[in-house]
Amino acid sequence: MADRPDSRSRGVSIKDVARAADVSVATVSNALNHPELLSADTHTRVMRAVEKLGYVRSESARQLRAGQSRMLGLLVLDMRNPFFVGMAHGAEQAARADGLGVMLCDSSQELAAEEFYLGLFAEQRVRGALVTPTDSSTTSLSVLRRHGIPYVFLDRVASGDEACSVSVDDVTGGRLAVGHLLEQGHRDIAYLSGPMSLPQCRDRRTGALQACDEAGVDHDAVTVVETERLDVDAGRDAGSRLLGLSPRPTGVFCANDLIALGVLQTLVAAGVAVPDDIALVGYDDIDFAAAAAVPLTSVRQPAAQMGATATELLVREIAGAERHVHENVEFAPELVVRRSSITRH
Amino acid sequence: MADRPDSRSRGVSIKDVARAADVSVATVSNALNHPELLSADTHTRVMRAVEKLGYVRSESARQLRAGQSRMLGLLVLDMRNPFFVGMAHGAEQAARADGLGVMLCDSSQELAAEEFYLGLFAEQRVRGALVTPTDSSTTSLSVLRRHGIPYVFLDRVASGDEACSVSVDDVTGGRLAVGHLLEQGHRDIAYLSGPMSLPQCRDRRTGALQACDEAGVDHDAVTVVETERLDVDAGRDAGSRLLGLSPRPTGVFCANDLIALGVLQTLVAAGVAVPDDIALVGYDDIDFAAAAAVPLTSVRQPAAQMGATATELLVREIAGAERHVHENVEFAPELVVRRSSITRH
DNA sequence: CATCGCGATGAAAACGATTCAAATGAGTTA
DNA sequence: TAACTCATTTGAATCGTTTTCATCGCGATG
Repeated sequence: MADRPDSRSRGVSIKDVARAADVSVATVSNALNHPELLSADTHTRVMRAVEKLGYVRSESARQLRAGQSRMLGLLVLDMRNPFFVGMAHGAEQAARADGLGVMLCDSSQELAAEEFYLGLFAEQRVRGALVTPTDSSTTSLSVLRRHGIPYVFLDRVASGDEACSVSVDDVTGGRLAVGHLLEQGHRDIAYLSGPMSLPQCRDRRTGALQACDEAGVDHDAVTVVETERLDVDAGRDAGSRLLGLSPRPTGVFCANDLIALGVLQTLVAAGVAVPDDIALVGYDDIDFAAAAAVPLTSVRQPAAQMGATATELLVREIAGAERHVHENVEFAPELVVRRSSITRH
Repeated sequence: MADRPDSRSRGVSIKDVARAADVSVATVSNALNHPELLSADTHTRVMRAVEKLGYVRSESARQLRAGQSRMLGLLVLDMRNPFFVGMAHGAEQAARADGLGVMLCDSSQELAAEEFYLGLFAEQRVRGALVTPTDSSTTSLSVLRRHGIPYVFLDRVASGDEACSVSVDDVTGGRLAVGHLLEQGHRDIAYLSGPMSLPQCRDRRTGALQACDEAGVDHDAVTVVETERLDVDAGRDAGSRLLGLSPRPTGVFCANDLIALGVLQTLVAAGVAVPDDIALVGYDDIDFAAAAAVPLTSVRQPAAQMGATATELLVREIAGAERHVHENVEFAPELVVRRSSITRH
C-alpha cells in the first residue's frame, strides 16, 4: 500500500518496471507500444508489473524523444463568452477523435496574455495551434512559424496564404441584423461595437452600412458606439451611453450577445421598453439569448461546428505537411428573430 | 527570413545557439537561467544569438531533467456552465501569479473522461491538480496519489484527511432557498435536482428538508425531481415533468441556474406565469441569472474566489510538502432575491 | 617568482522514454 | 553437423535541457 511515495522520489520509471518484470527497458517499451512484437508470456508479465507498480509513462520523456507532442493549443479571446466555449467544445471533440489533447487558454483579449500563451505553445512544442487572434497579431505568431508549428485561425480570415482559417461572413451578418431593423421601420440605428481593431467588429459595421445602401437609407442613420471590451459589463455601460444619445436610436445592433444582454439590463432598469421603445439585435446566438428578459434576436454562428472544422483543417495540415494548400472555410450566419426586435403594430 | 524551417527538422536547439554564439551549451543555459553568473559581454552575445535564431526552449527536455512540470491540472465538471468557468478563471489568475500554467479540462460529468484526463495529468507530471470530481471518484484519483501529485477538491468536501478542499455549505444553500420559498407561503415545493450521486445535490436536498423542519412543515411538502444532467436541456425537460405533477408545485428550487433557465423557458412557453403561478429559485447566481426572462432568484457561490483559494491551498501544499496538514475552506452561500420568487400580493 | 583566489567558462552526466541494429536461441534444412 | 531462418529480446544511442565539478586565465599576495 505504498500509495504515497517519498516526495523526493521521481516516481516509478520504466526501469523499475523492467526490473520488476525481469526484462530490459526496451521490452517494456515494446510491451506498451508494439505488443505484437512480444511473446504472450512476456507481455502479460510486463503488464502485470506495470499494473502492480502503477507505472505511468512520462510524457515529457516521450515527447523529447519524439520531437513533438500529441497536443493542440487552443487560444480563445474570452472564455466567459459562451460562443468561444462552444467553439472550444467542438474543437476538443474533434481533437479527441484524432487522439489529440487540447490545451485551452484564454487571452482575455490582452496582447500580453496572447504572447505569453503562444510562447507556451512553442515551449510545449504543440503539434498545432488554433488561434483566435486579438489584434493583427501576426507578430506574436512568428514564434510558432519559426518552430514549424502549423496554426489555423478561428473566427478570423487569414490574410493571404498565411494559414488556414475558419470564419463566418461577418459582413453578411451585419447586413442581416441591420437589414432586419430597417425592415422593421427603424431609421435611427445604433451599432454598439466592440473595439474597431477587431476585424469582426469592422466587418459587421460594413455589413450594417451595406444594409443601409440596399434600403436606400443614408449611412448617417447608423451611429457607432465603440466599447473597449465585449462583455456584459461593457454592454451595461454602452446602454447608459445609448440613453444619452439624441435623437435616441430606436434600433440597436450589438456586436455580440453579451453586450446585448448588458444593454438590455440597463434599458429595463431605466424603464425603456424593449422592443417597443428600442429594438435590440445581438450576435452569436448563445444559449442564454433565448432565455433573456426579452428573448433576444440574434445572428447565429455555428460555434461547435467552427471549432470542429478548424481542428480538421489543422489535422489535415499536420498530416500532409508537404503538399498542403491553405484554405478558408466560411460559414454563413443566420438571423434568428425573437421578441426583442419585433415591434408590435 | 528562414521563418519556416524544413518540416523534417526539429527546430532550433540549445546547441545551435551555442554554436552561433561560440560558447558551450552550459553557458547558453546559464544565460537563460542564471544570467548573474556570466560576464555582461557573453550574456549579450548569447541573447543576440537566441534572438536571431528565434530559439525557444523545449519544455519537455526541461521537465524531463527537472522531474516535474510547471503546470497545474484543472478538471471541471462542465465548461458550459459559467459557474465552472468562473472557478477556472479565478484559479488561472492565482496560478499565473505563482508562475504556474493551468491545463484546463472538462470531464462533462463522464467518469470515462475524468479518468482519461487524470491519466493525462499523471503523464504530464503536473505539479498539482484541482479537481471537481464527478462521483465518489477516489479510485480514479489513485493515479495521482501514486505519483505523489497533490490535489485539491474544488466544490466538494474532501472526506477524511485525503486532501485539501474548497467548498460551499450546500446544506445552508438549500436551506436558504427553500426557506425563502416557504416564507413566501409556498407549501407545495419541487426540488429539481441533478443526479443524486453528486454530493452537492444531496446536500441541497438536506438543506431543503431542514428548512421544512424549521418552518414546522412536513417533509412531504418537497417533491424531488431528479435529472441526469445539470444543463439547460435537462432543465427544459424537467420543466415538462414539473407541469405533469399533481398537485402542481407552486415553488420550485433548482439545483443550478442552468436548470432553472431551462425550466423558465418551458414555463413561459406553456403560459405559466413566473412568479405568480410558480416561484423559481436557482443556484450559483451566474451572470445570466440576472438577465433572464424573469430575473432569477439564486443562491450565490463565490466562484472565482473558490478557484483562487483552491490554487493557493495547492501551492501551499506543493511548497511545504513535508509538514502539510490538509484543510477544508468552506464558503458561505448567499441568497440573492430577484423577481422570479417574489409573489405579488 | 610561486601560489592563491576568483570569476568565467566548458565537459560530461544525468533525466526517461523510443528505436535500430545486433545478439540470442530454437528449430529446420541440406 | 553446419548453415540458415525466424521469432524474441536486448544494448546502446538519442532527444534537449540543467547542473555539478573541473579547468582556465589572470591579477593579487606572500
